[in-house]
Amino acid sequence: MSRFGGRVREYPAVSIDRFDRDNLRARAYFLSHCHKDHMKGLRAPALKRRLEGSLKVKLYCSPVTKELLLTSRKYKFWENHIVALEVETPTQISLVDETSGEKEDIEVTLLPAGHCPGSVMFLFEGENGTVLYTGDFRLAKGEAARLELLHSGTRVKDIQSVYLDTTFCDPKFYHIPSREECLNGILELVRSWTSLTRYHVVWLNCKAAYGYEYLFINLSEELGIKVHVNKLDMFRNMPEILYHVTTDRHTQIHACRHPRDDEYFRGNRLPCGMTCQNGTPLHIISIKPSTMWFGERIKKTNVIVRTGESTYRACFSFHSSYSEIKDFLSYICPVNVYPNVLPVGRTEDKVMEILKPLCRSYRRNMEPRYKPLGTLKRVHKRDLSDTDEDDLFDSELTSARPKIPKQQREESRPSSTGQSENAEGNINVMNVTESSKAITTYTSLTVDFMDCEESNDDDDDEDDEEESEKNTVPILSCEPAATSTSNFNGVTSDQQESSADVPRWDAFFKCNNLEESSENEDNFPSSADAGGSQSLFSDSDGVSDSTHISSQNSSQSTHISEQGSQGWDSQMDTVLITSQERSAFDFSCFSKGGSRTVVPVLQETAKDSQPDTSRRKPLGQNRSCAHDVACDLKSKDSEKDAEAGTAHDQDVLVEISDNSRTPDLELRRDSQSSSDFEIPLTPGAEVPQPDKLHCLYKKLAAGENILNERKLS
DNA sequence: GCGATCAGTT
DNA sequence: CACAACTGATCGC
Repeated sequence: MSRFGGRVREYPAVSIDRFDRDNLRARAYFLSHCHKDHMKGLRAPALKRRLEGSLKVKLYCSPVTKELLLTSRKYKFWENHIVALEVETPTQISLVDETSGEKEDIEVTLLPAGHCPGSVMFLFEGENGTVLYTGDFRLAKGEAARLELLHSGTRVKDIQSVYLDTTFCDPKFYHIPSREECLNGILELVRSWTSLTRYHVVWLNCKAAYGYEYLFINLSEELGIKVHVNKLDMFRNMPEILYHVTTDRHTQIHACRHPRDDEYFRGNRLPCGMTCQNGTPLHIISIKPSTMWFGERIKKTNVIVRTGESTYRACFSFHSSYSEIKDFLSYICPVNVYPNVLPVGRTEDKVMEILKPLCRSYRRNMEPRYKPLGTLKRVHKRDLSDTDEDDLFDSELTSARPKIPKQQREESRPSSTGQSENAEGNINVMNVTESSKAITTYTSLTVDFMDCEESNDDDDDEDDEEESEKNTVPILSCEPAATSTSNFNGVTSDQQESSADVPRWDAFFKCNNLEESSENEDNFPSSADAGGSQSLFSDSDGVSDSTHISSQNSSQSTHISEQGSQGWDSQMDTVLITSQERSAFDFSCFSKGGSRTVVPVLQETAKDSQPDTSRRKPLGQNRSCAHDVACDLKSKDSEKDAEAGTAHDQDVLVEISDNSRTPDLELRRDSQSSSDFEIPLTPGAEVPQPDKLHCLYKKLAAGENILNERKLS
């Protein structure tokens, strides 16, 4: 919860995300996003009175935030005082004191924050230096590098102070599964359930807050099922959301709410009142998005936890994890940093102890040969068909890539998008260098690459950055997410797909002849401070420690923390296996000590990803292996699922051959794996041919440079 | 009666 | 072990 007082030291004439007390005298207001704890005082009579007596006082925010705010009539009085600023468009603002006439100019730039629809960070530039107020944010590792306007030329701007969202700035929140992982985990669970019969419905037990929209969009796009919500008028001008939500209760996915919805649910009733359809009772499961985090040494990410017979928790976070925060801050490397939030149980001093070392003054002292991070992170550009970047997060940055000149981005920008429509993606495998560190953060495919180069991980900041210069790996480009026109800079919908017939680097590297391999999606810690070792093919993540989730306790606080040794291993009576885990399963069956698994990417586009039980690919030993393990693990409380056809992975694994309605989990597994990125080709770029790729891999394996003649700029 | 604040719930 | 909202009680204007 933000404890930021509203003002930054450098520019006290503006108030940000606080509108009470001293802030009543601000010359201008800024709202980073529409969550109540950032709107304190915004509808207070005192401020309302002030507006009435002034033509000059303005509230600056993103277009989406403006839209959301004005949808509520309680904020209507702001109507003539709100100025929507386009994201990533520097704007000059004159701060005039209405009584003295005193004036100060400041330039402000909104940067996408990835927290909720419309959420932004504010970058202020003026006489007192450059200041970044992050608001609440979630940016994956490496995403700061993609924020064009955080840079000047090829370097990060000289930033005096960062006012930082430190919600999870505590080592115990070291790792939070990526958005993609979480999304995919939820998707597969929902898919498996809803595809059983039309009477199998899912209730997404979401809080009343913005931020879940990209989940809704993703589910709707992938499954072709709109999400029932209580209200949608706030999205009336955001077609990319509006299309995926509905007020028609006759749908299989619900995110509606009711004051006593838990009670309803216990009575097999949805919050909207639905309990049966056509006389047939509904089979309802609830999925409660919750933040799950993992300690430093944990690599496995179980994004779904079964907490009861028909209740699940799914990993979902609006905020950056500890390692993401550190990555972000160390990239920015400001002179000063000020935490906006004190994580529970932590003192400001403690938080500062963590943050200070990432700031410049400290680094200067400690590292005489300091090199600007901006430069270090710079990458040899892309000849790669790095598609369009513009999605950059307007919502969700999907891939970590150092900043790339805008010009180029424009060139490669698809003419129209709509994050939502991008169903046809391809993975472009290119020969290009990329920061290995950045890659780590993302999905399976990237992780595969990562394995190869970071087999001896111990990555600390420096190493990482240097490696990023020398490592040459295939790179994935990413799909445009929110479009520039979409006006929706907080949401994204990634769908993915990959082309299956290119040789896979991981496969090549490992000389692994697996017919079926599974992709490893773990986003294991790889941050600058990981300090830990992620060995490439470590044994550390055997089946047992990553595959099982305790569920017998339906305690409400089901968060999984894995810092200690009391990890999963001790919780064998588990229930659910997530898609990622399935991969681990598969792999561990025939690859001793391998933590990275390789899965042939299934050709499955988002478009054809409708539940389809007829599609099934050969599973080979993979399957029986998974089957065995699954049998062993079969949970005691899964009878219902068995009867229902099951939403539980192990059940599905067990029953897969005899239940025609059972969603094809193997298929889905692949689908997930392959769908972490959806990447349209950059115009003009070519996907390397298999033989060429093979050749590249060979060189890579030999440590040769594959950057060919292209300029690295 | 409204709003601010706090504690407790979800 | 969170977050963000909501509820209800209390207090003050």
